[in-house]
Amino acid sequence: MGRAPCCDKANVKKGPWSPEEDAKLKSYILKHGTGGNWIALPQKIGLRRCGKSCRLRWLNYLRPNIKHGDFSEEEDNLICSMYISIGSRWSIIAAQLPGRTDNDIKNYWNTKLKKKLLGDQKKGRVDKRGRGNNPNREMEKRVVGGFNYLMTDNMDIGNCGSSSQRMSYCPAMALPMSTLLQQPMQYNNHELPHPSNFDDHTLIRKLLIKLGGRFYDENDHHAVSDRFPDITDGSSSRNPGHEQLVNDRAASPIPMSHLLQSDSHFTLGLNANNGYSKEGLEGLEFLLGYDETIVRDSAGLLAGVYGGRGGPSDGTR
DNA sequence: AAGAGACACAACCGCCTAATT
DNA sequence: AAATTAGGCGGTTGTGTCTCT
Repeated sequence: MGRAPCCDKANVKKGPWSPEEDAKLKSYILKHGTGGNWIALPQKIGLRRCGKSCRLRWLNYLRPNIKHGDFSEEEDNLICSMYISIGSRWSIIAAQLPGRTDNDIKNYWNTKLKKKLLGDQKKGRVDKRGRGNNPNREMEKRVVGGFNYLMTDNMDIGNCGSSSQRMSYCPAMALPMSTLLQQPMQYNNHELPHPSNFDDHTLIRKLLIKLGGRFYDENDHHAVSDRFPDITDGSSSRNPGHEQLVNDRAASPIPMSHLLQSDSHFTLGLNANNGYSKEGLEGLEFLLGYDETIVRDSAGLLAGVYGGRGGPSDGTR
């Protein structure tokens, strides 16, 4: 047995919201709140909208103190830096930018920032909001040069290494991410797992998988990498087993707490001894196609993002 | 002036996880 | 325990507007 259906799909209105609908939704929520139940909300107000749609409209447009457009220099910087660090986790990025919604940031990234970083501006065109191409922007100076090593039209840094097809674009020599991020970013720790409370398995697992991370457990004699040796021979882009491997990673994750407490490793280069495991560095070297120094720096940056664990350590390799 | 293409962004879609029955 | 939905999230699409030719 499950719950009752959320709404009558055939009877809900779709498409742009009218000012009347906006006014109804806004005034009701301001007076009564959502009541923790978006599905019931449209019926109470008399809107022919799906609860999901109401939620989206409120969060992205009607909510008080929402800012639209005119991203500042600092906001640009933060978005770029966080994107490099954690990829397209728009909700986390939005949490660092008061008044900005994940949808807004996502749109801004997809339509402007990414192109800017890729150096893909149409010659002579200035964007409609009059921001134009400002060659003096600090963020551009700092990031663009390095980004062009890391990105092509067909890939983005957040996915580098996650797709066998995309991986072929990863250069043999690239600038370390740490040099692109000359100043360490400050994150609100409540949004990211902390090493002492490393139990957000879902979040971390997603990131690791996205980055091409391998879960490796010395007690597991049937580690996925053993079953799919192609992952280490550089032929994964042509081997159908690679896709199965990716699915396998997602299907049977090893809990992060276990990885950190036992003799296990995961291939962002960090092990239970707060250093880089040999397997980790090799995994990253392969997955990212970088040399040892670059992998070490990148792993350190990622470790910093996830609460400061790890960092370069000597003698592990 | 008109058509084509580019752009911006609101809204939808589909997936995942947690909660509920 | 299994089935099903709600809520949340990231990816994608639809469409109105702007710019160029």
